[in-house]
Amino acid sequence: MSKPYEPKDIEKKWQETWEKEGAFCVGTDRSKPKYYVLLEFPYPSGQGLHVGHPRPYTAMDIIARKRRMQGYNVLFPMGWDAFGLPTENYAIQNKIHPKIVTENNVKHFKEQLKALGYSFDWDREINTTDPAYYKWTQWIFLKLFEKGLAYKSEMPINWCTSCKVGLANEEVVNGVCERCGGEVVRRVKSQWMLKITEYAEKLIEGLDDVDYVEKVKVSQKNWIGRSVGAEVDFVISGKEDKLRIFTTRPDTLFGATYMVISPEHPLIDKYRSDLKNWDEIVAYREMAARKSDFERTELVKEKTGVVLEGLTAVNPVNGKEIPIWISDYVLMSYGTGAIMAVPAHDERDWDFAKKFHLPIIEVVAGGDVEQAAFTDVASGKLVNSGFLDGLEVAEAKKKITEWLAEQGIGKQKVNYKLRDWVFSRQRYWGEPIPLVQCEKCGFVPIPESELPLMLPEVESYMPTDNGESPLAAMTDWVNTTCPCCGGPAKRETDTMPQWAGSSWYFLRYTDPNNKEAFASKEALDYWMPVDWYNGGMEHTTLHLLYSRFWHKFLYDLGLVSTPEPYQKRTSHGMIMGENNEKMSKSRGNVVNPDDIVNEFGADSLRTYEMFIGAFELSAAWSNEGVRGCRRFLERVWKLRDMLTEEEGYSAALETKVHQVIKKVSLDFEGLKFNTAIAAMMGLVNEFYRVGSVARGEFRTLLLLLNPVAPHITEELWELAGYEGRAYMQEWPVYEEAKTIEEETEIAVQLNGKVRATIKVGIKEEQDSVREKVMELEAVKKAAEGKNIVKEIYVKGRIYNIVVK
RNA sequence: GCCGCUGUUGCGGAAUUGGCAGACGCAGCAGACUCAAAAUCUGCAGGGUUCACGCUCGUGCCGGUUCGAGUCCGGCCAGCGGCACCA
Repeated sequence: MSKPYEPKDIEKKWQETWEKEGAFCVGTDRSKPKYYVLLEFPYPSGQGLHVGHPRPYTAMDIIARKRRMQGYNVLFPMGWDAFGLPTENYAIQNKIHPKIVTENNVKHFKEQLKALGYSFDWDREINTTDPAYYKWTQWIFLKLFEKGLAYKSEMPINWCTSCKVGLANEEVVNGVCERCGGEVVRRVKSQWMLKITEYAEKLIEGLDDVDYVEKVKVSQKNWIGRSVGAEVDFVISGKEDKLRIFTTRPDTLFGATYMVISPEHPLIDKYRSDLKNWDEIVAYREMAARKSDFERTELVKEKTGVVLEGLTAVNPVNGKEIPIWISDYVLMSYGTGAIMAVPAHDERDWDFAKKFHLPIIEVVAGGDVEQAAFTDVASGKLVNSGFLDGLEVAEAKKKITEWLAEQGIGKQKVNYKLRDWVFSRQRYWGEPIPLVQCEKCGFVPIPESELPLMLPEVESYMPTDNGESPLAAMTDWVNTTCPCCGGPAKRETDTMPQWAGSSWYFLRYTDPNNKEAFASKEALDYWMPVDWYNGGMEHTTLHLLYSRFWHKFLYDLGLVSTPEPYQKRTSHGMIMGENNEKMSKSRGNVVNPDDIVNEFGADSLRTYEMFIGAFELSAAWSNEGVRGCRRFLERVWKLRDMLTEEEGYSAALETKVHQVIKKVSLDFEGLKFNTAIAAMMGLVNEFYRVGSVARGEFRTLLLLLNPVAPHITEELWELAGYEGRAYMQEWPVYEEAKTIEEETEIAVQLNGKVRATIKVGIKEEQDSVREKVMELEAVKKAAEGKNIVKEIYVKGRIYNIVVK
């Protein structure tokens, strides 16, 4: 009898062996095809890993290990996205420098990851808080600044009252702070912004050339929110200025019965002296300004507004004079901050018109505009619209847009919902923005030779209520000289957001120690793009979009060789607690992987995480489920007692083995690990049923299972006396012809209901199958006294007889 | 309100994309081994009905297409996630 399976000993032994042998360091042989497997590097939090982390990690480890066995030169790196608020908060509470906190957390994470046996190339480990790394984050920022894509702007931002920090639009969820759930209010602050909007079109177009799961593409497109319409200038009666609006429905121009501008629209102040109800207007503006984002979304529906008495506009198509209103349902930050209102064909305008008794004119027939706005653009023809009458909506759009252009009062225009990226954080633990402000020269980049601009050592990292970064209190550091004129200057004291470091980290992995560049051209040319990137859906409109933006920018500068950073993007589902609720400390349902490794072993944990269910869907944790996977590995372990000398496959199981190789090979590629493992379990069950395993069969099983459970398979490989190491072997191949059974069981149906099963040859023709079918008692009985109307034979599946 | 996903057994989940629903695993039941238990091995196992061969119902609900529907079409219901006055 063989010795018992002791994962603790085995796993430690092989982890040490792999490290000693440099098993997973990237090879230098560049004649091999490359494969770059990437997963989202973690934020090293104080809590350490939870069982959610290993799911995507194990999946990608399987892909990386399989690719190596398939002969690829594989890059499968790991690092730390370590700047961020939780570390800073922990540092404040415990009076430990965030650098030390980060070091400790990284150490803990790394131990945990190593205990799971991942095949990362640890020689390429990176850390976004390392000055040698953030030097290049700052460098890229300076390039953005140089090209005019980074600018400082006085603007209302989302201010988290609890974190005391400005947030990007993407970080505000349901009107509250994504991280802490604190209230978010509008606050006008001077902020660094990145012009991601300049890349809106490219970010959409680029999606056509990459292999992302469809829902990621859809989310990004929706977030960018492209819409095609027209800009139209309306004359303001008796004034020089025109009121420019954006609309996606220029075809309804004849139905515009009033206009609405945003409360913040500059025209209001400009024509203050013309406005007879100024007090009322001011009161409304103040009310609108006081609302936080939360309140604005909270209050929805009921429309409010004030008419501007003393100013009117002229509808350019019919010369009619129409009133101008202000209302907070028109946003200054989208389009031109002004709209033409067509209540008959827009729900919001309809609500507003009903409330304030404004005229509703139908211009597209097909609905009842007294009852509701008619917004269907697919049906309906234009009416009450002069030269547009009788046209379909699409035709009318085209014709009116041409007409507007001829008249010089409008043109086609594309707008995006995407806003520029608020890039300043009033915090300590982030990359310093490498600029100084000089009274004479304005903002001046610090010279490249002075990069990295190091974070200074400070006494207190406490955020302040006045909205200044803790760095602002460091006068020694803040006061400096202008690199341009040598005069006195102040350093920028805001730092970069957490998303900065992760916007280009995949480039650094290709050449992590380069001191001359963020990565050499040669390394980038060889490794990029990332062949397969897996990550969470929650990053779709944040990290994933940001990093595509940075990469496209670098591409336009000729600094990277591919227009898109990631060729393929997949997503994993969350691991839920045993009660099927999200795992969290407060719910008390968090499972620590260390405990699972101790009780069952890393291989059991890895196998279970892959067996738990469809990879892209969420799944509830079950300790009993882990036990089942452990049981499976035990059964594999004991197969060694059943080995025969046969180096090939036994006649009895040859077909089965080929089928399983095929199934596992294909399922791994489709991230269908659960069914791949089920197939291997089935094969093991077959071995037990037969009572023996040929050495060749065992060999194949170990190789198929190796990416999932690398330790036990490596140990068994050695114990069974096969040559070399399992992880170095070639991936098993199958012969298509040998996956097909000679004989198979098919169902015999009568009117679609199964009445019997018979064995037939796989290639057997209908005539010969028919003979067997007609002899069946069930068929004879059913056919008696009835007509056979039709017979359908699907090879290897069914034989269906239709009787009447 | 809009977009996306999901609904199959006591539970987690399969089903070659229109061809024997419930693979594989968990929990359960029975047997073997054991003084006994655990572990392990071998079986059984959707519901109803029948001593049984069977028959019949069954993939959230209603309807349709088809020789045949978990899968396709139309109309609902429920749950999860995202967006939310974007003109």
